[in-house]
Amino acid sequence: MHTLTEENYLKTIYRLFESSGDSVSTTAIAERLQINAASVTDMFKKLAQQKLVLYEKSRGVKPTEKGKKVALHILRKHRLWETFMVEKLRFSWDEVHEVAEQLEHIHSEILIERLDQLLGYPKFDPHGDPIPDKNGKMPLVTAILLSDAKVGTWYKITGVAENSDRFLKYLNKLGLAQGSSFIVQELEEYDGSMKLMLQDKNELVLSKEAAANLYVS
Amino acid sequence: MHTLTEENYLKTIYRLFESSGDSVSTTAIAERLQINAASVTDMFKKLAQQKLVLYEKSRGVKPTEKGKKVALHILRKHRLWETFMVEKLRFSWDEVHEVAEQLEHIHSEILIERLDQLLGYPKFDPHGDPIPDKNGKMPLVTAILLSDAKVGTWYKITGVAENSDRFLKYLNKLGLAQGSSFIVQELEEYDGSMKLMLQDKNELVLSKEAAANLYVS
DNA sequence: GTTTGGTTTTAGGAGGGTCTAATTTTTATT
DNA sequence: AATAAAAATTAGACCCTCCTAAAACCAAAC
Repeated sequence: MHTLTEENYLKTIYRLFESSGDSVSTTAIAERLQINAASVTDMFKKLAQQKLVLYEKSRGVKPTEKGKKVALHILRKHRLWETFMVEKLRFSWDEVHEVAEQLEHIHSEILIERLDQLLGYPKFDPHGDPIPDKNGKMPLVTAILLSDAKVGTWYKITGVAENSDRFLKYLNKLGLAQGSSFIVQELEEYDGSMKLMLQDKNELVLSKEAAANLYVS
Repeated sequence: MHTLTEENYLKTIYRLFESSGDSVSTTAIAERLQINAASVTDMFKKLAQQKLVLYEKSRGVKPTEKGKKVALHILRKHRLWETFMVEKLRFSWDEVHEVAEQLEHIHSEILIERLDQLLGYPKFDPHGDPIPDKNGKMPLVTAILLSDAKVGTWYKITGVAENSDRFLKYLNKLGLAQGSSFIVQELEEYDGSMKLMLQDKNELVLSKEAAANLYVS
């Protein structure tokens, strides 16, 4: 079994690796975990020794298959606990993260199995993030156009339909990017514009045209 | 906040203190926690420094009011989680202890409040042990040890005095559980063993030792 | 009151995870 | 290609929890 600290590193490494597709640097982890870079180097060595990551000196780490499996299992636990808290304990979606950070380190296969069952084998957590199954398989995410989205649901930006510089700059200005999560608060009948609320509770309005250029899931 | 290790010491100290009413010795803790006596001394000092216990050199420790409060809070969490697992996740009462040992260290007041609410503010856990309320108050228990029971009377199991895995497994094998009802048919003068008859007319014999570990009412 | 045996404490050390300061390596700039 | 800046690593230290070995203490028996 891995220590709590190892699990946290591994999870962070996995997430950064998935979003960049490349080696994860010492500083990136140090920043995320709010610890000193020197400590990160130490842990990189330790994880490499356990074959959880591939470590190339001064070039960062990549998770191995084994490391990915562990990370996905933690992610699964995290997201199931979040779902539990929202669905069964009436937490709101923005209250659950911290507690789930603790709960994700509970070691018990059967507990997670039963929790999954209690929740009806959910495929997505309250933030709209996919929940890996017990084999580490992520549910297929089928993207739709934001203009076809429903009010009151969480979405995550997975891509753009129009790849123009102008559009991307516009998104950037709004604070939207690949991976941004938000809830659709209102759909204006009159012009098809949408009011969104981001995870940081900032609100913004998107025109129908812009919404028709965004893939979300 | 206290470390996981401190919490475990404190919980063990509290339990031993409650059952003996006297100072808890270094070796008693060492045995319970399966660690070296020297380590226990270290921790006694540390806990004393935090005013969680009263430490008299070479005479052991007693929990202070502060220490008791912390211990009761951990106990509360432990028992609520056990109740949750049995009531909501269909665990049997002898499967829950180990996982609850982990869950009891999750720090979140609101989580425990909500869990309590979800379970309908239970007063007893699946082993029949009382669950402290959020102020650390225990519900009144009127249980006696089976070894003090009278022949010819019906009793119901409300809890166990010894919470070891071995003992719980043994009970399970005999077909005894929290809530099992039986009549004491005979008390063997010679060795203090007891012959019981369950509701389903099955008969079984319990040694004096086993009887002294069962709470009934 | 001395001896003996068990209990408790002290002393010193080890591993995990962190830090700071100094050094080395890599990357970017000119 | 040389140099400056940034990133990463090493070295040495600290705290936590645990250990072993040795010393000190206590309690009970002679």
